[in-house]
Amino acid sequence: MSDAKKLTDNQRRVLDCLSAAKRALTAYEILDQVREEGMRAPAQVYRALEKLIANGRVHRLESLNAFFACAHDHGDKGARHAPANAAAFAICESCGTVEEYDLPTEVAALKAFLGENGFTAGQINIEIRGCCTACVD
Amino acid sequence: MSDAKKLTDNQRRVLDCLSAAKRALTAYEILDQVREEGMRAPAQVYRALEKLIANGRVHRLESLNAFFACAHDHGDKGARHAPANAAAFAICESCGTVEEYDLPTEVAALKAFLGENGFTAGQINIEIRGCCTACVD
DNA sequence: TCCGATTTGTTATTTTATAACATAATGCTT
DNA sequence: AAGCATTATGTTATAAAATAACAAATCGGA
Repeated sequence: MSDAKKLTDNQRRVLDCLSAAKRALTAYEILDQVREEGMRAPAQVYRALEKLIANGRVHRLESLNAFFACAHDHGDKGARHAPANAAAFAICESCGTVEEYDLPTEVAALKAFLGENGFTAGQINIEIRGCCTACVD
Repeated sequence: MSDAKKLTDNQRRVLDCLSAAKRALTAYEILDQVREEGMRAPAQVYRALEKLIANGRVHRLESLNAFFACAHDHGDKGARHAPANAAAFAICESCGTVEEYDLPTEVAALKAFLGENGFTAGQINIEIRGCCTACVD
Protein backbone atom coordinates (compact mmCIF):
# COMPACT_ATOMS: atom_id res chain seq x y z
CA MET A 1 0.00 0.00 0.00
CA SER A 2 2.32 2.65 -1.25
CA ASP A 3 1.28 6.20 -1.70
CA ALA A 4 3.14 6.27 -4.97
CA LYS A 5 0.92 6.83 -7.91
CA LYS A 6 2.24 5.55 -11.20
CA LEU A 7 2.61 8.47 -13.50
CA THR A 8 1.07 8.61 -16.92
CA ASP A 9 3.23 9.37 -19.93
CA ASN A 10 2.19 13.01 -19.96
CA GLN A 11 2.75 13.41 -16.26
CA ARG A 12 6.20 11.84 -16.63
CA ARG A 13 7.09 14.21 -19.49
CA VAL A 14 6.10 17.25 -17.49
CA LEU A 15 7.85 16.07 -14.35
CA ASP A 16 11.05 15.24 -16.22
CA CYS A 17 11.03 18.65 -17.76
CA LEU A 18 10.64 20.34 -14.38
CA SER A 19 13.19 18.09 -12.70
CA ALA A 20 15.80 19.10 -15.24
CA ALA A 21 15.37 22.78 -14.36
CA LYS A 22 16.86 24.55 -11.37
CA ARG A 23 14.35 27.29 -11.73
CA ALA A 24 10.58 27.30 -11.90
CA LEU A 25 8.95 26.99 -15.29
CA THR A 26 5.63 28.40 -16.42
CA ALA A 27 3.08 26.07 -17.92
CA TYR A 28 3.76 27.51 -21.35
CA GLU A 29 7.52 27.10 -20.98
CA ILE A 30 6.87 23.47 -20.14
CA LEU A 31 4.58 23.19 -23.13
CA ASP A 32 7.33 24.48 -25.42
CA GLN A 33 9.63 21.75 -24.16
CA VAL A 34 7.21 18.85 -24.36
CA ARG A 35 5.74 19.78 -27.71
CA GLU A 36 8.23 17.60 -29.52
CA GLU A 37 7.05 14.70 -27.37
CA GLY A 38 3.52 15.07 -28.56
CA MET A 39 1.81 17.38 -26.08
CA ARG A 40 0.18 20.17 -27.97
CA ALA A 41 -2.27 22.08 -25.81
CA PRO A 42 -2.11 24.03 -22.53
CA ALA A 43 -4.87 21.93 -21.02
CA GLN A 44 -2.71 18.84 -21.30
CA VAL A 45 0.11 20.47 -19.38
CA TYR A 46 -2.19 21.93 -16.76
CA ARG A 47 -3.83 18.56 -16.23
CA ALA A 48 -0.51 16.85 -15.71
CA LEU A 49 0.56 19.60 -13.32
CA GLU A 50 -2.65 19.25 -11.36
CA LYS A 51 -1.95 15.60 -10.66
CA LEU A 52 1.72 16.13 -9.94
CA ILE A 53 0.86 18.82 -7.44
CA ALA A 54 -1.74 16.59 -5.80
CA ASN A 55 0.97 13.92 -5.50
CA GLY A 56 3.35 16.37 -3.90
CA ARG A 57 5.84 15.95 -6.71
CA VAL A 58 5.50 19.48 -7.96
CA HIS A 59 4.93 22.78 -6.22
CA ARG A 60 3.29 25.81 -7.62
CA LEU A 61 5.15 29.04 -6.91
CA GLU A 62 2.31 31.47 -6.56
CA SER A 63 4.36 34.60 -6.84
CA LEU A 64 5.76 33.47 -10.19
CA ASN A 65 2.77 31.69 -11.69
CA ALA A 66 5.25 28.91 -12.25
CA PHE A 67 5.97 25.34 -11.24
CA PHE A 68 8.87 23.64 -9.56
CA ALA A 69 9.79 19.98 -9.05
CA CYS A 70 9.74 19.03 -5.39
CA ALA A 71 13.19 18.60 -3.94
CA HIS A 72 12.16 15.60 -1.86
CA ASP A 73 12.49 11.98 -2.69
CA HIS A 74 9.52 10.70 -4.61
CA GLY A 75 10.94 7.46 -5.89
CA ASP A 76 8.71 4.68 -7.10
CA LYS A 77 8.33 3.66 -3.49
CA GLY A 78 6.58 6.93 -3.12
CA ALA A 79 7.71 8.93 -0.13
CA ARG A 80 5.33 11.80 -0.64
CA HIS A 81 4.82 14.76 1.60
CA ALA A 82 2.98 14.23 4.79
CA PRO A 83 0.19 16.78 4.86
CA ALA A 84 1.59 18.37 7.97
CA ASN A 85 4.81 19.29 6.27
CA ALA A 86 5.34 22.50 4.48
CA ALA A 87 8.10 24.13 2.60
CA ALA A 88 9.51 27.55 1.94
CA PHE A 89 10.89 28.59 -1.40
CA ALA A 90 13.81 30.94 -1.77
CA ILE A 91 13.70 32.50 -5.20
CA CYS A 92 16.79 34.29 -6.49
CA GLU A 93 15.69 37.36 -8.40
CA SER A 94 18.97 37.47 -10.22
CA CYS A 95 19.31 33.98 -11.66
CA GLY A 96 15.88 32.53 -10.99
CA THR A 97 17.21 29.58 -9.04
CA VAL A 98 14.79 28.17 -6.50
CA GLU A 99 15.77 26.42 -3.29
CA GLU A 100 13.23 24.48 -1.30
CA TYR A 101 13.61 24.34 2.47
CA ASP A 102 11.75 22.28 4.99
CA LEU A 103 10.70 24.31 7.97
CA PRO A 104 8.79 21.95 10.25
CA THR A 105 9.46 23.99 13.38
CA GLU A 106 8.56 27.31 11.87
CA VAL A 107 5.45 25.94 10.26
CA ALA A 108 4.33 24.34 13.51
CA ALA A 109 4.82 27.67 15.28
CA LEU A 110 2.85 29.44 12.60
CA LYS A 111 -0.02 26.98 12.85
CA ALA A 112 -0.03 27.29 16.62
CA PHE A 113 -0.16 31.07 16.41
CA LEU A 114 -3.02 30.96 13.95
CA GLY A 115 -4.82 28.40 16.07
CA GLU A 116 -4.75 30.79 19.00
CA ASN A 117 -6.45 33.28 16.74
CA GLY A 118 -9.17 30.82 15.84
CA PHE A 119 -7.89 29.96 12.40
CA THR A 120 -7.52 26.36 11.28
CA ALA A 121 -4.57 26.26 8.94
CA GLY A 122 -4.48 24.15 5.81
CA GLN A 123 -2.10 24.73 2.95
CA ILE A 124 0.76 27.05 3.84
CA ASN A 125 2.75 28.88 1.24
CA ILE A 126 5.98 30.69 1.99
CA GLU A 127 7.96 32.36 -0.77
CA ILE A 128 10.99 34.57 -0.31
CA ARG A 129 12.47 36.75 -3.01
CA GLY A 130 16.11 37.60 -2.67
CA CYS A 131 19.59 36.86 -3.83
CA CYS A 132 21.30 33.49 -3.75
CA THR A 133 24.89 32.67 -2.81
CA ALA A 134 26.05 32.42 -6.38
CA CYS A 135 24.71 35.86 -7.23
CA VAL A 136 25.91 37.98 -4.30
CA ASP A 137 29.39 38.35 -5.78
CA MET B 1 9.13 64.91 5.65
CA SER B 2 6.42 62.37 5.91
CA ASP B 3 6.50 59.13 4.07
CA ALA B 4 2.89 59.62 3.18
CA LYS B 5 2.32 60.09 -0.48
CA LYS B 6 -0.78 61.96 -1.38
CA LEU B 7 -2.96 59.68 -3.39
CA THR B 8 -4.33 60.56 -6.78
CA ASP B 9 -8.04 60.31 -7.43
CA ASN B 10 -7.70 56.94 -9.09
CA GLN B 11 -5.50 55.59 -6.34
CA ARG B 12 -8.02 56.81 -3.76
CA ARG B 13 -10.89 55.15 -5.63
CA VAL B 14 -9.10 51.82 -5.75
CA LEU B 15 -7.99 52.00 -2.14
CA ASP B 16 -11.46 52.93 -0.91
CA CYS B 17 -12.87 50.02 -2.80
CA LEU B 18 -10.39 47.60 -1.26
CA SER B 19 -10.75 49.08 2.21
CA ALA B 20 -14.46 48.45 2.14
CA ALA B 21 -13.94 44.75 1.49
CA LYS B 22 -13.07 42.12 4.07
CA ARG B 23 -11.83 39.85 1.37
CA ALA B 24 -9.34 40.28 -1.41
CA LEU B 25 -10.55 41.61 -4.73
CA THR B 26 -9.16 40.89 -8.16
CA ALA B 27 -8.20 43.77 -10.39
CA TYR B 28 -11.25 43.14 -12.52
CA GLU B 29 -13.57 43.06 -9.53
CA ILE B 30 -12.15 46.41 -8.53
CA LEU B 31 -12.62 47.67 -12.06
CA ASP B 32 -16.30 46.71 -11.95
CA GLN B 33 -16.74 48.77 -8.81
CA VAL B 34 -14.90 51.87 -9.91
CA ARG B 35 -16.33 51.96 -13.40
CA GLU B 36 -19.13 54.25 -12.31
CA GLU B 37 -16.49 56.62 -11.01
CA GLY B 38 -14.91 56.90 -14.39
CA MET B 39 -12.19 54.28 -14.52
CA ARG B 40 -12.68 52.21 -17.62
CA ALA B 41 -9.61 50.10 -18.40
CA PRO B 42 -7.62 47.41 -16.56
CA ALA B 43 -4.41 49.36 -17.00
CA GLN B 44 -5.80 52.18 -14.90
CA VAL B 45 -6.57 49.84 -12.04
CA TYR B 46 -3.25 48.05 -12.29
CA ARG B 47 -1.38 51.33 -12.26
CA ALA B 48 -3.18 52.49 -9.14
CA LEU B 49 -2.52 49.15 -7.49
CA GLU B 50 1.16 49.34 -8.37
CA LYS B 51 1.53 52.63 -6.51
CA LEU B 52 -0.57 51.53 -3.57
CA ILE B 53 1.50 48.40 -3.19
CA ALA B 54 4.72 50.42 -3.41
CA ASN B 55 3.33 52.64 -0.63
CA GLY B 56 2.54 49.63 1.50
CA ARG B 57 -1.16 50.46 1.53
CA VAL B 58 -2.16 47.40 -0.43
CA HIS B 59 -0.88 43.85 -0.50
CA ARG B 60 -1.05 41.44 -3.36
CA LEU B 61 -2.20 37.97 -2.39
CA GLU B 62 -0.22 35.85 -4.80
CA SER B 63 -2.18 32.68 -4.33
CA LEU B 64 -5.40 34.46 -5.25
CA ASN B 65 -4.20 36.88 -7.90
CA ALA B 66 -6.01 39.41 -5.80
CA PHE B 67 -5.42 42.52 -3.73
CA PHE B 68 -6.08 43.43 -0.14
CA ALA B 69 -5.98 46.70 1.75
CA CYS B 70 -3.27 46.72 4.37
CA ALA B 71 -4.61 46.39 7.89
CA HIS B 72 -2.11 48.87 9.28
CA ASP B 73 -2.57 52.53 9.87
CA HIS B 74 -1.75 54.57 6.83
CA GLY B 75 -3.36 57.84 7.76
CA ASP B 76 -2.37 61.06 6.08
CA LYS B 77 0.56 61.22 8.44
CA GLY B 78 1.72 58.14 6.62
CA ALA B 79 2.88 55.35 8.86
CA ARG B 80 3.91 52.99 6.12
CA HIS B 81 5.55 49.64 6.51
CA ALA B 82 9.16 49.56 7.39
CA PRO B 83 10.86 47.42 4.78
CA ALA B 84 11.95 44.94 7.43
CA ASN B 85 8.41 44.11 8.39
CA ALA B 86 6.45 41.37 6.80
CA ALA B 87 3.03 39.96 7.17
CA ALA B 88 1.20 36.69 6.90
CA PHE B 89 -2.23 36.38 5.41
CA ALA B 90 -4.79 33.90 6.66
CA ILE B 91 -7.31 33.27 3.94
CA CYS B 92 -10.57 31.54 4.82
CA GLU B 93 -11.47 29.19 2.01
CA SER B 94 -15.07 29.18 3.10
CA CYS B 95 -15.96 32.87 3.28
CA GLY B 96 -12.92 34.45 1.65
CA THR B 97 -12.16 36.68 4.61
CA VAL B 98 -8.53 37.66 4.92
CA GLU B 99 -6.74 38.42 8.17
CA GLU B 100 -3.36 40.08 8.15
CA TYR B 101 -0.94 39.23 10.94
CA ASP B 102 2.36 40.78 11.79
CA LEU B 103 5.00 38.19 12.50
CA PRO B 104 8.20 40.09 13.22
CA THR B 105 9.73 37.27 15.25
CA GLU B 106 8.93 34.55 12.78
CA VAL B 107 10.11 36.61 9.86
CA ALA B 108 13.37 37.44 11.61
CA ALA B 109 13.91 33.73 12.29
CA LEU B 110 13.19 32.93 8.69
CA LYS B 111 15.63 35.53 7.43
CA ALA B 112 18.28 34.29 9.83
CA PHE B 113 17.81 30.73 8.65
CA LEU B 114 18.07 31.75 5.02
CA GLY B 115 21.11 33.87 5.79
CA GLU B 116 22.89 30.83 7.18
CA ASN B 117 22.19 29.19 3.85
CA GLY B 118 23.72 32.06 1.94
CA PHE B 119 20.48 33.60 0.81
CA THR B 120 19.81 37.31 1.23
CA ALA B 121 16.11 37.69 1.80
CA GLY B 122 14.06 40.50 0.35
CA GLN B 123 10.31 40.40 0.01
CA ILE B 124 8.70 37.65 2.05
CA ASN B 125 5.27 36.33 1.30
CA ILE B 126 3.34 34.03 3.63
CA GLU B 127 -0.15 32.91 2.80
CA ILE B 128 -2.17 30.35 4.71
CA ARG B 129 -5.35 28.78 3.42
CA GLY B 130 -7.72 27.47 5.99
CA CYS B 131 -10.90 28.09 7.90
CA CYS B 132 -11.68 31.13 10.03
CA THR B 133 -13.45 31.29 13.40
CA ALA B 134 -16.77 32.31 11.93
CA CYS B 135 -16.79 29.36 9.54
CA VAL B 136 -15.80 26.43 11.80
CA ASP B 137 -19.32 26.06 13.20
C1' DT C 1 5.32 80.70 -15.65
C1' DC C 2 8.03 77.27 -17.40
C1' DC C 3 9.91 72.60 -17.47
C1' DG C 4 10.35 67.95 -16.21
C1' DA C 5 8.23 64.21 -14.14
C1' DT C 6 4.21 61.79 -13.24
C1' DT C 7 -0.46 60.42 -14.15
C1' DT C 8 -4.13 59.56 -17.30
C1' DG C 9 -7.03 57.57 -20.96
C1' DT C 10 -7.11 54.46 -24.53
C1' DT C 11 -6.48 50.54 -27.68
C1' DA C 12 -4.41 46.42 -28.46
C1' DT C 13 -1.95 42.43 -27.09
C1' DT C 14 0.28 39.02 -24.19
C1' DT C 15 0.27 35.69 -20.67
C1' DT C 16 -1.96 32.43 -17.70
C1' DA C 17 -5.63 29.25 -16.96
C1' DT C 18 -10.28 26.74 -17.80
C1' DA C 19 -14.51 24.98 -20.08
C1' DA C 20 -16.52 21.68 -22.71
C1' DC C 21 -16.88 17.41 -25.02
C1' DA C 22 -16.03 13.40 -27.63
C1' DT C 23 -12.74 9.58 -27.60
C1' DA C 24 -9.50 6.37 -25.60
C1' DA C 25 -7.10 3.90 -22.17
C1' DT C 26 -7.04 1.80 -17.52
C1' DG C 27 -8.38 -1.02 -13.75
C1' DC C 28 -11.50 -3.66 -11.36
C1' DT C 29 -15.18 -7.28 -10.68
C1' DT C 30 -17.22 -10.97 -12.08
C1' DA D 1 -12.16 -12.41 -21.07
C1' DA D 2 -16.37 -9.19 -20.92
C1' DG D 3 -18.48 -5.62 -18.91
C1' DC D 4 -18.47 -1.34 -16.45
C1' DA D 5 -16.89 2.61 -14.08
C1' DT D 6 -13.22 5.69 -13.63
C1' DT D 7 -9.58 8.32 -15.19
C1' DA D 8 -6.81 10.30 -18.81
C1' DT D 9 -6.37 12.24 -23.55
C1' DG D 10 -6.74 15.36 -27.56
C1' DT D 11 -8.82 19.27 -29.23
C1' DT D 12 -11.06 23.70 -29.90
C1' DA D 13 -12.51 27.62 -27.92
C1' DT D 14 -12.71 30.98 -24.37
C1' DA D 15 -12.00 33.25 -19.93
C1' DA D 16 -9.15 35.72 -16.68
C1' DA D 17 -5.14 38.34 -15.40
C1' DA D 18 -1.65 41.48 -16.71
C1' DT D 19 1.16 44.47 -19.70
C1' DA D 20 2.74 47.38 -23.88
C1' DA D 21 2.68 51.48 -26.15
C1' DC D 22 1.72 56.22 -26.89
C1' DA D 23 -0.36 60.64 -27.06
C1' DA D 24 -2.63 63.99 -24.00
C1' DA D 25 -3.27 66.01 -19.52
C1' DT D 26 -1.87 67.32 -14.91
C1' DC D 27 1.13 68.24 -11.06
C1' DG D 28 5.01 70.39 -8.55
C1' DG D 29 8.94 72.67 -7.86
C1' DA D 30 12.61 76.19 -9.74
